[in-house]
Amino acid sequence: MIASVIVDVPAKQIDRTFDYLVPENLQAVVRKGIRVIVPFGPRKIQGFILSIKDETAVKNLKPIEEVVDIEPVLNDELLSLSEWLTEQTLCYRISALQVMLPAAMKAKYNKYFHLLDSHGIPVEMKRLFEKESPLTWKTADAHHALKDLQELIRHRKVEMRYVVKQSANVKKVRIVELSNENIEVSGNAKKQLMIIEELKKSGGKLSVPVLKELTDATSAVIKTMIDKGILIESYDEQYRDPFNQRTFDKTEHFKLTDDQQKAIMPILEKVNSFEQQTFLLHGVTGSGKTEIYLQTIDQVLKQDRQAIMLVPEISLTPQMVQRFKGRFGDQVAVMHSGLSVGEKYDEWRKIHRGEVNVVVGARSAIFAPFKRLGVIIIDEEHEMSYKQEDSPRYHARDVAIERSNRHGCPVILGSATPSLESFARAKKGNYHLLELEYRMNNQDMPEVKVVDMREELREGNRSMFSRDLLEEVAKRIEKKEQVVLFLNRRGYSSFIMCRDCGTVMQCPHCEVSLTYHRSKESMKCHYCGHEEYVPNECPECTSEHIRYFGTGTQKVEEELFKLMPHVRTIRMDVDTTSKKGSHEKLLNAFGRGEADILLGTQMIAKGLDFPNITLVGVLSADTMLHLPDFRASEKTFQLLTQVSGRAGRHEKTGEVIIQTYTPEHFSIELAKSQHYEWFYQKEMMMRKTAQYPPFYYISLITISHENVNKAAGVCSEIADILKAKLTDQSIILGPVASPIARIQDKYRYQCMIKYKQEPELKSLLKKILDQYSHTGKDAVSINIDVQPYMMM
DNA sequence: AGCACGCCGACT
DNA sequence: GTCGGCGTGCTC
Repeated sequence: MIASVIVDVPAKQIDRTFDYLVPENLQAVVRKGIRVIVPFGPRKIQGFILSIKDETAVKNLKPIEEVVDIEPVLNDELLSLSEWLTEQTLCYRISALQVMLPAAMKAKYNKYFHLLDSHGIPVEMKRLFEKESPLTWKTADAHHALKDLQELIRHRKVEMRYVVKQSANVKKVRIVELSNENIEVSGNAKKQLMIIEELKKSGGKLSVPVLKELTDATSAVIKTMIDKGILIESYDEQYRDPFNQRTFDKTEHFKLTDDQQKAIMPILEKVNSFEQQTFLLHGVTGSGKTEIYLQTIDQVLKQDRQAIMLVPEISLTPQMVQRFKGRFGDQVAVMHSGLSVGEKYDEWRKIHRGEVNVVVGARSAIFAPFKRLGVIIIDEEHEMSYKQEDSPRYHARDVAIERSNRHGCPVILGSATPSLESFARAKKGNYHLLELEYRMNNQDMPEVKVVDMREELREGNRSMFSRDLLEEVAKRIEKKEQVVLFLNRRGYSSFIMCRDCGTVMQCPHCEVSLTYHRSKESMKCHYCGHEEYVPNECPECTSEHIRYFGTGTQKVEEELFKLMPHVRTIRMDVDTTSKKGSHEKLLNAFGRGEADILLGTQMIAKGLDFPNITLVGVLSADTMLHLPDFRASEKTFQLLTQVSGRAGRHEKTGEVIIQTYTPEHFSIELAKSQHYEWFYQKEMMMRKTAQYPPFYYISLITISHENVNKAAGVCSEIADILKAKLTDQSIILGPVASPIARIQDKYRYQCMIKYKQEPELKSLLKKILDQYSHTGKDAVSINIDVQPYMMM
């Protein structure tokens, strides 16, 4: 019996299967889809069995060392999906396999030195081994002993062993139960009597933490009783429960409006007929998309099938989880980055074992190992977070459609502001377009006001708040209503510039300006992590006139305090929400009315739904507009529409104020009137002229190297290859320096391919990848993103 | 990716 | 004459 294995080494030359002999004693468990540990060269590494066969052309097979799983972790569907993913994204097969599993299942490797023969080895070395045996690589390195050890290995005095460590561990809880032997306990032993009492009450078996809680007994008491034989201890597997101690109120079906009913019918039809169909559910905020999702899932569950519901990371709020857990209870697993590695592993195991039938999660939940998918839903379909930015660079939407084809089930893409690509496909009839035209309860859309900040400046207002905004904020607070202020800080946090010579403080390793962080009085590079103190004088001209530009949330908070010291503000950004659960805490506090203003970045644009919010202010609408990205207008429109949706979701009508320096830009004008269709028409015209998606597909090749000329040279070679091999209907742009021309001392050049039809492109790109991804001194690093979302 | 093997410069 | 630099090639 021979197993073909993909080993855990992401490298060009290793990106294929290696055959191994299956030893007799493992033949019963070895199947495709299980993980194994195999010898590979001098070391031992983890691998995935892709297939089993009886013959091979390879001589001198090595045997599989051990198996990691009893049950396959990847079923046939996911194995073949990984092949598809590899082809689509041009990634290594091992990366495609790994991305489907929780991080906890990634192997860790350790090296140990074992002393074989202590005769004639240096005293210090002996001492090292006395302190630690086997000796870890880490301590050996710390004592600068690696070189000597190498020598000793050559003389067979020391041996190096490779150990594969599994980081995934199952949480165990200690259980004690009463033994049958009725051993006398003295009347003095009150705690012991209590323990026996409690155990009897609860059927003779309890976990140690619970028992301690109930009786206030110490570990010593329990240990004594175990030693005496009164109690028997054992261990039980336990799931880490991220929602421990939380109850979810059962929620019931809403009666669907006619509008919703009309939308859900075609979906249910496909659910019932087991047919693939991609639906685009277009409905403004508050039009009741979620209820459609819930009722579709309900139908799927009735058929004993399963559902995946994807939401953008930042909108996976407790409110959202509440809604799903409330409706489907224990049938729901939740997967998002806020969970610990162990918690994610446990949620995954619930899915794998078939203990849940619904998963609500961020991007990677698209790989949930369900066997009978009945529907896949992607909420906020247009969100960028569905595209993974590192290898495998997949888009969850594409994976969803691929999986739905294999399972014969519908996909629902939901959004108030669909991506142009999706809307265009829906218009063409590739997707089935479903429109929800009315808001539930027939609320009015909030009134949107655009303030021209240039005007403000002309009138002498140099602050970041327009007079209109300040006035409105004051009004709301007086009425005891709440305000949300939104600052799109992403990529444009404060930078520092010398007012005399105009020098902007830059990262020494990247072509990026440094970001000022008030809390540490330091400047950080967002790309390489470089950090330095704020200089007292300009490094170029020694002037002391240094000015802080740009506006971060911290600064807004301060300014706000200066202007209205009595107003209570909650700030939400990466800095204040990095701690686990802090996101929820802040939102809850705001919901309870403990603050008047919620000030934040992207993350507050979604999901937030409090009845008392009547004003939403966007401090600077155009920061995103000027990014070097053909989707800049689209993103701006989406964001502004999204943010506006936060105001007046309930009885009180809301107002939105958008501050901008370019009020005449169509994406701002149309966000004001909330007219998606017009925006779509206008933007489509722009895309057509500029030859961008959805009219053309694009692929982006990025070359990076320490030497500018090398990077530019290789990039130019590649451009030439492309020009020579591709049809003349394709457009090759570049080579040009990447918008971020240098990261971590590596210069970056890129080349963009725009094409409509290019059947040979994938194989050509693969060839290029092969040709240029050799390892060596002057090797460049090459990245290819098929359908990129980030142009930087 | 690691790691071993192997071929040319500065040392005992 | 040897130690050690890192270029090249292999891992079932």
